[in-house]
Amino acid sequence: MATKAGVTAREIEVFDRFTAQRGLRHSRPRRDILCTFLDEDRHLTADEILRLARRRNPRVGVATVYRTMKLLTESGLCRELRIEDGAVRYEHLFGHGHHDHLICSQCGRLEEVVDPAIERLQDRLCEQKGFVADHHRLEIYGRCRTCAGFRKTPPRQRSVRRGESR
Amino acid sequence: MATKAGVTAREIEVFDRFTAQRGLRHSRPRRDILCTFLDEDRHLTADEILRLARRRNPRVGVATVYRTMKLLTESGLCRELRIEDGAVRYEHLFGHGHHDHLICSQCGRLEEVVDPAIERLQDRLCEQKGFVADHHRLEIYGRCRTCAGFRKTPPRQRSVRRGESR
DNA sequence: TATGATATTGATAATCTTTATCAATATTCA
DNA sequence: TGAATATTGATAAAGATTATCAATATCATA
Repeated sequence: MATKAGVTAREIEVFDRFTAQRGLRHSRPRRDILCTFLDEDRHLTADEILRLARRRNPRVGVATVYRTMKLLTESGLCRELRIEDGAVRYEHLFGHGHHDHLICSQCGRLEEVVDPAIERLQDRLCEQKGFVADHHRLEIYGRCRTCAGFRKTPPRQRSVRRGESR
Repeated sequence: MATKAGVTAREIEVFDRFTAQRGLRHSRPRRDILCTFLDEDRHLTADEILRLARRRNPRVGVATVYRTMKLLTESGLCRELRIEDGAVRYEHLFGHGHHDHLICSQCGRLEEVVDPAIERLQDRLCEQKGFVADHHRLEIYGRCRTCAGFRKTPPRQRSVRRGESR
């Protein structure tokens, strides 16, 4: 999954370098949001990040969440994920190579996967088409091992419908 | 590309069967929106469809565009496309098998591609992971043949930023 | 063809997400 | 410390999509 909780020292270092380079200052809200994001494995929405960040610091505002997540994206620590349900989620990038996603339509779980053979074929495809690839996104929708199995109690239901976060 | 302009008879037939099955009625606005969508090759946003539909019938409203596009999606004639810029676009599905996309970040052009070998490897990957795939989306971002080449005049610039349609 | 039941529409309000504004505050450096 | 200015949070604003609802159009039936 995403970055392990607690192992955030190097991410913070990366972010510090990024801010220094841009002449940005250190601020409490920014740090709170960063740590909230780093401590959580799941792919969170802006609203989820806001709620969690407010547990650390109730004064954090929405705008700062969006501002900070934009900075994190620019610093290469995270990436926006737009899946079929229309929700935008933020995903950890540091310490991860590129990866694709298996998305369970039933429980909403996202599994990160990489298949070098697929990557190679994609490169070949682009070559054939004269297309200079920069990056790509592959999402496979279906049912995860758990949900697909014949279990009596499916894992925690999580709607993947739009507006579910509220 | 998408469906050729004019070749819409069978799509209309498909939609008629769909509406009949659901006990829906025929209406002028619905037909105008359907034809607008079918006649256009590009991947249009709801707003673009609205504008074009109003050329045929100035009384068409926004809500009806969204309602109709939802019906078209359910009938299998189109699919929502969410690319990185955040815009939602509608794409033709009828007469198309599944396909992936090469998206030019410079001119905004979308090329539809299929690579059976990639599809096979994806199936294999899912098998390995115990994932029961239903469908998938692959988008490769970069520069198309034209934009990547050393041409003096790049093709019609089309911003791919959010809110560009307005 | 007239008619009644009801599907459909368009205008508009409402909702949700994200961004812009701006005065107040916090940070940094000399 | 104090001045310069980056940052913040509240809130307004913007954009996209959906819900509401009275007016209208469609269609089966008489």
